[in-house]
Amino acid sequence: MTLHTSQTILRKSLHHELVDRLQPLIINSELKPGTKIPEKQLCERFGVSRTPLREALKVLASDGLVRLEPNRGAWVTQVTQEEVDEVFPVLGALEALSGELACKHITDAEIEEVRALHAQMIRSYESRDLDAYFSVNQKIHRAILLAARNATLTTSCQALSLRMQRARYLANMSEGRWYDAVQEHEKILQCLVARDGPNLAATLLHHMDAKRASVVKWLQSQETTDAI
Amino acid sequence: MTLHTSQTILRKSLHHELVDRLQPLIINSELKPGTKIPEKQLCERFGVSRTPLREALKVLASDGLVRLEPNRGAWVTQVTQEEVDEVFPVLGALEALSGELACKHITDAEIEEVRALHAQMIRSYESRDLDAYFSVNQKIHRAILLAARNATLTTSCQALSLRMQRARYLANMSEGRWYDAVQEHEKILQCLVARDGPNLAATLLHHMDAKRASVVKWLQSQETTDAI
DNA sequence: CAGCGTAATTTTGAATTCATAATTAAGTCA
DNA sequence: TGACTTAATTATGAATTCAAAATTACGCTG
Repeated sequence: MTLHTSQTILRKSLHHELVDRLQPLIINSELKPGTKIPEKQLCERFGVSRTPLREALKVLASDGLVRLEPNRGAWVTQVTQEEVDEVFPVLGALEALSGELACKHITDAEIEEVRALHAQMIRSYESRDLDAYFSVNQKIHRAILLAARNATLTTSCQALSLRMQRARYLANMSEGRWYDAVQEHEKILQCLVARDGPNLAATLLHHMDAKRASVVKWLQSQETTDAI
Repeated sequence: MTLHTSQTILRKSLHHELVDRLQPLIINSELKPGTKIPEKQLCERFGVSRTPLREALKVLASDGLVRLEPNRGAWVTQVTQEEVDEVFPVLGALEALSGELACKHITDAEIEEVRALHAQMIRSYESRDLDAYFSVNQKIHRAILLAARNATLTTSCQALSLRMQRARYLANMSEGRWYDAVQEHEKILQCLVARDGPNLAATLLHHMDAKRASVVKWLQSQETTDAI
């Protein structure tokens, strides 16, 4: 054991590194929702022992990405409709707050950054590049979040966002919904430029609820086929 | 070792049990903010090995109650003014949402429960029993939260609430602030009875901001003396 | 005696080990 | 064959061990 070659990780603390490495695996569904987490396999893959891996799993469980069953191991949580109906309203409230605060603190330079991201997102929309669209979309929401200058808000938002991300990613938007989402983003940008906090908050709230509805719709269409 | 006598805990998973046991120690400042967490000592106290204790510390760290310093151990986080100014607005947004949702879902029986708790809180106020007041106060907020029927909201709220709790607990309210807080609670009850969601949301938001201001004021008064 | 450098000690992080619970496989009998 | 037991295997949870880092204690020098 103890192979310190190539891929093996060693940075700060192993468990923290593992949290950062496992999250993407769960989000992009390399570790499939509802499946058991192959502890041994992941230990070998990352070249670590079970101790730090298990520490990481405890943290991921407290973030809701993993479910621990006593004496039966860890499982990737499923994204259920109930969860979506729960999480999006909370996320909505937090994003609304972030919009409110962002309008108070955002600099002109940061607004320009968002404007550039927005333009890039429009291009992704026009070329129907869903991957790129999602990625830039995330960046816009994150930029607003950062402009709010509230680390706690950022952390809370991102934790919940992560949980929804794989559902959002998997959920192919309908053409109509995609169009609407882009329109909503136009308004978001306008509010930000005008530094109209209450209006931005309301817009983000609506945006989140529309996303929720879209994801739920997709989940229901999948229900007949297979659980994600 | 392995003494399975008396005090030793054995329920579900040790790490989960330890999280539940350590939280109160941190909140009531038995483990003092800014101090190092005595890993060995706690292991002996709970009759467990370091492995599950360290797992628990990782979880507490992700909740912001503990700070991990690589190779230097775990420390109880301090409640700083910056943190208070960050956390209370987030908590406000979440409590506002909980009020909104509670008005939609709360049953008559649950309203009566809150009414009873409220009466009890008034009695604690009148007899200037701060401990009892805080305890019932918590229960009221929790009752509203539960009435919102949103487990994610409950979890998020409680996590942040915990972080502020020890500050709130330590912060002796001024006589004037205490009076105002009771008045705000009167209004909260009224809104709930009337099932006036928007009004309850606004009231809770204000309530949280007033709490924030009160805690900050107290923190500043302590600044000259000693950091908590 | 103050400041510095080194050795001893303690603490930490992570691997390993070990007991126990859960799962799988094998065998029994109707 | 198929349900039911029981034995073998595997996985989990937690204690223990071990190497490395940090802290403390000690002694030396000026």
